Amino acid sequence: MARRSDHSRPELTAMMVAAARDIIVDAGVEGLTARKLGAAVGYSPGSIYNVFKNLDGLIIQVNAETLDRLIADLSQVAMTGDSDQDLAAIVEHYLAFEAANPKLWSALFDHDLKPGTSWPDWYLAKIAQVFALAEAALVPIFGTAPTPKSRRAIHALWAGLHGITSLARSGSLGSVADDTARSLARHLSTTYLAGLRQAGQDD
Amino acid sequence: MARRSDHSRPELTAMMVAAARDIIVDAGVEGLTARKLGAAVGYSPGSIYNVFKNLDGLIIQVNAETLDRLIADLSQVAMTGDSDQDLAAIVEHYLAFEAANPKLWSALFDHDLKPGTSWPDWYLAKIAQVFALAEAALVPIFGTAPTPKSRRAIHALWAGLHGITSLARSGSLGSVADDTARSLARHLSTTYLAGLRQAGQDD
DNA sequence: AGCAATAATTGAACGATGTTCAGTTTATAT
DNA sequence: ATATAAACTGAACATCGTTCAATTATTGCT
Repeated sequence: MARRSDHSRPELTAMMVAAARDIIVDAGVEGLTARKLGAAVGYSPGSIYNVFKNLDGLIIQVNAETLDRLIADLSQVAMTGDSDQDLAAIVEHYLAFEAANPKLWSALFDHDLKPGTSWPDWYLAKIAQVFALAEAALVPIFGTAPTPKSRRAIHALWAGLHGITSLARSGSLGSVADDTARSLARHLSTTYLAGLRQAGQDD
Repeated sequence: MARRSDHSRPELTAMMVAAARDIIVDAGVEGLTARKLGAAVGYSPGSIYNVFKNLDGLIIQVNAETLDRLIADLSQVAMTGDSDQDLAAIVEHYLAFEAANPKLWSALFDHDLKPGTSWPDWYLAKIAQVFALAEAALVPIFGTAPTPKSRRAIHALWAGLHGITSLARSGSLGSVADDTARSLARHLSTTYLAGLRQAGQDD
């Protein structure tokens, strides 16, 4: 039996999140089970529920960690002021991060919470932070501050990339090779950006 | 006990697909269980496995039915030759169909097969047919036959719409109301189309 | 018509799952 | 030391998909 003082509460939380991340990385979010996680940290399955409300609570923490890494990654993109170049850089980072972390990415975007629960505010704030970083690439077009239009543009673009990688992963686009998905993503972003510029002239 | 001659094999297949559809419509694909389906058609759970390899095989049939309805729906879109108008019509049908069949739509695009199995060819052919119908709207831009470029354009656009509705449904875009998702989809398609036209001048 | 062969159907069983909670063990405070 | 509180366990519950020996119904043959 694991003794009470083996690990403090925060230590135990960290251990569980780390173990859950490792399990998700190599078995996907559907491979994360209470019994497997318990074994991984040397505790009984029941103990997980002393620390987290349920497995979804744990997945939220893993996702938060992933979002933090994504934010750190996107923060390294130095904006040049050329929106073509900057947006392309954002897209490349998006694609590279997704390719490097496929299972964590699925947990982030393909995993639905059980009905009745929803993502906490601090979690949505992290997502907003991701959008804010990407939005920086559009400053040359929409001006410096985040505007409703630049927010809409980033949402549209982000969702577009998500749709491409998501459909490619599930195979529903037919036979879309990994490489095809990447070039499709590049095509969508550049074409959308071209359209944005043109629309800017009418508005 | 259901008697052997109560229903022919094809009848039984049809009954099960219909019952599965009904269950998915009001409980989602995760609400479809072998025992519930058995009860709905008056057979034991085990009998399902005489007709289908497993529940995924059943879901594939339900999805095929949904795709047929989608194809029928998109077939009704009369092309005018104005790509703005025609593409907008396709997008509206996409959005309307998705809004009218949320659970079936989820089964179509959010449900992953268990690893090792993949969508059968005739199923992918139906998806290709959907794309072909949408592609008709781009004839004024790319010319009459389906070209590699028009295929790419439709894939990008379709995936983009998918990403928007999918993220909106899961709540990962933050607080995106249903209406916001629809206007976002319209924005993406018109802007992307504008970009396509501009790119056509360079190429 | 009767009987053997075949096909359809059942339902118990297996190994999982998430989650709960009474009972036990350990640490802390008095 | 002793009482109180906290941590931890693991069996139990209700589910799940899937399998398969046993049972029943139909068909084909003589």
